Amino acid sequence: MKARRTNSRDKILAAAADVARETGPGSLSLDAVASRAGVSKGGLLYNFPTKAKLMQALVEDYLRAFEQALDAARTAGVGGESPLATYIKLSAEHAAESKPSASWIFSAIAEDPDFLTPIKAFRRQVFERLKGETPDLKALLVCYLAIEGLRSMNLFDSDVLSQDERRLLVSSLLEIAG
Amino acid sequence: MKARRTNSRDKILAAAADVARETGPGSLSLDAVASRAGVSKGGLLYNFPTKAKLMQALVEDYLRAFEQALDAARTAGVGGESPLATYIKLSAEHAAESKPSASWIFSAIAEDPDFLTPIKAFRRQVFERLKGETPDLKALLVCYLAIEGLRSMNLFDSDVLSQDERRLLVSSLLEIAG
DNA sequence: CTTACTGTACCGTCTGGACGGTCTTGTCAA
DNA sequence: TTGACAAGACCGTCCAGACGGTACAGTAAG
Repeated sequence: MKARRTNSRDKILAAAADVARETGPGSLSLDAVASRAGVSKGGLLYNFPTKAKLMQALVEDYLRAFEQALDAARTAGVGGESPLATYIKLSAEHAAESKPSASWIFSAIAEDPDFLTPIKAFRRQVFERLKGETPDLKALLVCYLAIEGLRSMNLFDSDVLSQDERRLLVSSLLEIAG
Repeated sequence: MKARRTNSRDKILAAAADVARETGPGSLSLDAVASRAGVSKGGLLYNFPTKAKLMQALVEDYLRAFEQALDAARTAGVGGESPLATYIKLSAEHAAESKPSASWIFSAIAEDPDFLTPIKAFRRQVFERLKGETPDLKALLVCYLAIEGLRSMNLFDSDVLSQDERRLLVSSLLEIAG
């Protein structure tokens, strides 16, 4: 891992996520991202030689961040807490953030559906891992899918649930997870 | 409701859904839809004077179809089956279709996120209705969210679950629903 | 004569990307 | 210490192509 000498790269990625969230996934143009990041278009293209590379970086950063958070929560987990429980807690916290943290995904899909493949692979891997660690398959299925539903609602910004309901849901899931 | 004299409208809508699914949501251009529907671009714009109207029709048709299916399943439901149970069954069947039936949604979002508002409203309405009909709030939350998760996986075409697992999930949910 | 198109030509706009130039920073010989 | 110089980071402009949408003449059916 080379030492970063500038933070332009990160600024650009953050700007891209912001633009996607605020002006809609279809309006994620290089110009918009560049101006939002306080960088010229040339500078943007210097960091990410093509739009596809920008999207790819967005995906990779997102996945890496989640993976690190999951690992951290696992090792820091209170003794006796099941992996499924930590997964539920972490995902619920993540989904409780007011900003739909990943609405840039829509931009990526619109650009090229293949950007989903790493995400799919990651999910499958996480799921398989949980499957190996959870004795009760039924509980795993219900909890995993419910969390996926929570993620989906956050992504589509359709918060049907009240805060109380969300809390009740999470506690129910933790109960099911045992 | 005027009697339809032509089926061009439906052909076009189906073609739009196909194009969105096959060539990616970002490639949903009027030209592509027209040629896929076997209709000239002029003819397409004759039926849907603007792209936004086409998207709107896509959304409305989808919502109407689901609502009708839900009503039908409710009235035809076996006596004693709870509304939540019918909702689970119908949605599970719907999500079991091989084609992601609504990947055009991504196109709509990319075009203008406001196309989501009718969908959000519809979901909220369905949820509120279920809430009034289901005594056990915890069960409702878990089941509704899990179904939402199933829908999401189908939409993103990431089938982490095997057929057996999906069956087990649905039966578990029905058990929870009581 | 109307409806429901077809087919073609065209326009204005937007977008990704290429390109050449510019400013800054680090290196190293004298 | 200083000056030369190269590499890195970025700017601003320009362009070809794609897309949504318009206009309009023609046509086949009822």
